[in-house]
Amino acid sequence: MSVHRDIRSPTQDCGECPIRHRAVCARCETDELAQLEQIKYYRSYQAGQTVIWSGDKMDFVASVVTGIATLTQTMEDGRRQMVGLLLPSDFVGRPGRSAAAYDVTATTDLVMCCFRRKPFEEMMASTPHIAHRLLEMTLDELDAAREWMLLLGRKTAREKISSLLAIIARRDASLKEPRADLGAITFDLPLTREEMADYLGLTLETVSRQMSALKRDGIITLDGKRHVTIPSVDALMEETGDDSDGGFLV
Amino acid sequence: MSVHRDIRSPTQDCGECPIRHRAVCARCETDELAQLEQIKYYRSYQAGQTVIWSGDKMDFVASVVTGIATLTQTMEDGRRQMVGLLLPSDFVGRPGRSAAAYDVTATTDLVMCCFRRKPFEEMMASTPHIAHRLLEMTLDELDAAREWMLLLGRKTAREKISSLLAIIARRDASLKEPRADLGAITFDLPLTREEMADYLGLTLETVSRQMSALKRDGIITLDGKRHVTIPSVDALMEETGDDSDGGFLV
DNA sequence: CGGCTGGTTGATCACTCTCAAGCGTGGTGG
DNA sequence: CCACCACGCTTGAGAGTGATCAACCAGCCG
Repeated sequence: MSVHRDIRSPTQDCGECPIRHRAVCARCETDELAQLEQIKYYRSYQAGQTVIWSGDKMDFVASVVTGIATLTQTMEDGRRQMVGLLLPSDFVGRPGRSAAAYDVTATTDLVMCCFRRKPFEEMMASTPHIAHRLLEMTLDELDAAREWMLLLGRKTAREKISSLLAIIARRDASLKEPRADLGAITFDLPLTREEMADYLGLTLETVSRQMSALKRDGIITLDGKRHVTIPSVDALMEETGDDSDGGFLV
Repeated sequence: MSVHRDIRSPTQDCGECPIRHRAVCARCETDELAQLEQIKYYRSYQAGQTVIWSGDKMDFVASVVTGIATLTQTMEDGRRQMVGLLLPSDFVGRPGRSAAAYDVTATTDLVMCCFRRKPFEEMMASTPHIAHRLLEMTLDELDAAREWMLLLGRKTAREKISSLLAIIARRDASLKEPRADLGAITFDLPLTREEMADYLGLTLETVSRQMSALKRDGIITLDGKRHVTIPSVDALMEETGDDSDGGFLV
């Protein structure tokens, strides 16, 4: 295994970028992309590595290109709460803020497309496409955070676990070719039991117990610790406590 | 008591507006304000009145001018979670979305400055000042939501109550003339016990018990049910579980 | 082999919820 | 004027969910 370090990956062409159509740069015209190419650089992290600590100086903002990162808050006595799960195309950092507000950690191997903060802020001021897309993404994140507040405040342990599995399943389904949602869905959990607990506001023991309970009840099948199969998405959704209809808003 | 209705207040001059320097219009130049005046109208609600139900068509966005409103989510079986507390200058609604995502309720008498959605969206496209300010406000709200996630997921009932009191005390102090923070702070709770419970992910009984406990321990003094005095803000902060230093970020 | 990490399971504890009774105030109607 | 009720709130007793403490297991690596 290689040493603990930041790896500068070779710069890639934005045209080839897997998150080209979803990230903060999604709305940019080719000339704007060219400008972004000037100030961008890639950075890689290994699974488990810390990207930045809360309070540290942060002289860049970034998009997650591949892999998964988390945002966590920690109290003085060690209690931890995950407050964000960053997937490919998600944005890290806050324009106008020079220090990180949360711990950012790579939970899988991670590649980020970074922009030096100052030039990025200047570009934001001059190209409305970026600011507009960032607003849209931030509003989406705010909605997701509020959904999560309902989960943290009011759902039972079983509902929390089911909701997390449903979210991962849904996202995984949207990444793979959009086959029928009918049949069984299979995916690998990108989180350890402890990370799941930090996300859900539970202890890892409770997570483990509820996973076992869902397995016992036939809601999920486990192959190893991480490989999950959902025989019936409907049955899983029944366990989340959410409205049956997704209730999608435009 | 007057009947249940929306009251159209007479249009006021933006120059006189109490939230002129903090709301979504804060950055606007006088000509932009003039444009906003064209599409704005005031609306008043009585304490307890519902502004809009989740899922309802929402053909406006708005700023809270005076009073307090809440955003809540409700599960099928009636469990409720507040996901936003809207104070003067806060923004309601989402550009680009035609239906409300949450129930919006006036917890005190409320005046909102509303903008018809379509014209507002057009103005956003043409005047970067508005979009920029909205981005800034949304990022602030996202931070607040994440702070709240820590509270909901990891804090004890006593810490939750203390945190809520601290938040209200801090805000109240910032509204009144900025006197010394040293002495006692006094304010009226704008929320019922039940609303506090919905905010904190607790039951109203637990809220009541913890309020009594804080009173017993001399952290707060109660005069009636709603009028609260904090003899020592430091002592209160000790109870919140938060870092002693506010940990403010720029 | 031994140690380490991640995970499971058991026993017990305690915090918060649930159910229930009761208080005080303000409003309404007889 | 008082009885009555509704509402917001408090307090108590008991129950239950999830936390805590602890033992143990499996896989992996040195």
